[in-house]
Amino acid sequence: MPELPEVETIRLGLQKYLVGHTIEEIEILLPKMVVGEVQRVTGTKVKRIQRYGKGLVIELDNNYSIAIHIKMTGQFIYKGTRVPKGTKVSEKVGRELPNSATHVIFHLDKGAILYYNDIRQFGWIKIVKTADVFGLPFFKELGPELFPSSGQEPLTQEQFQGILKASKGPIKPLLMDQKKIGGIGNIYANDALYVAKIDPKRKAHLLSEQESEALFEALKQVLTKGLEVGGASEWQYVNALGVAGNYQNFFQVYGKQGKKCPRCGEAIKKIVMAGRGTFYCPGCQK
DNA sequence: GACAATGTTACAGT
DNA sequence: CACTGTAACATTGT
Repeated sequence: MPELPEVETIRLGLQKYLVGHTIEEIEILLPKMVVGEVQRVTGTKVKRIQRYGKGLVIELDNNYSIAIHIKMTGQFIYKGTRVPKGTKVSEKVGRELPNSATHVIFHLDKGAILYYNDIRQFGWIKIVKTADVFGLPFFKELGPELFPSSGQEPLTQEQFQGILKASKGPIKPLLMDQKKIGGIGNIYANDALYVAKIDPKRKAHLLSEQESEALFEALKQVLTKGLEVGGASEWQYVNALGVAGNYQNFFQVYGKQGKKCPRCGEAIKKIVMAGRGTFYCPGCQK
């Protein structure tokens, strides 16, 4: 999944296909994936799907919610009669469902099924009272985001500048810090810094007002593109119908080490920052 | 076999 | 206490 556009794409799919269904039974094949009051799910109807940063919340009609983080390799795949004819499931899902990566199966009314697959098993599913979702550490500490989908106030340019000014460390890890700004991960952080022509190693508080403004706009630009094309499916990500996204075809610098920068011709460089692959053009990112 | 992979999170150190 | 960096989580693919 993984970053805001991917999770939002899943949310839109679940909002369209899952809402209104009754969860008749939750079948848990890998017990550690699901924690909380599991028995509360049985017999409830799905009310709506919310997204907070990279987290998803399936709200049920009994004041309980299913809070989810799919981390790197989680997939939600919906199978039901309402799925449009001709929908092509990506090979990233694997031919048959359930398969070895399937850890939770939601049995729905009308014979529909929702599968949760997660190859690396890093994701989590927590059953809690809807009122307690924001007591969960991930949601409680989540910073504001550029494209909130569930009623939150969007991050403003002024707030963004304030966050940069308050941070002495390098700009790139800051963009990915979910406690400061929600929803941005490695792909979009790399690409936005390229679009804004800012070196990822620059100290956040030393960026000029113009640079911080350019970066804010660049983030909006790359996230909008990601949303428009249904997210990036470089790895395991697929939407709620099992269909891959296309942002990987629009990567600016992510995964392009050694390739020529389309802007200045210099070779894209790969370094490691805060343990993550970092891609930038030494020629035009200053 | 070594290494890296969209993300948190716990822990050690400063 | 606040901040920073590293390892860990588990699996697959190169």
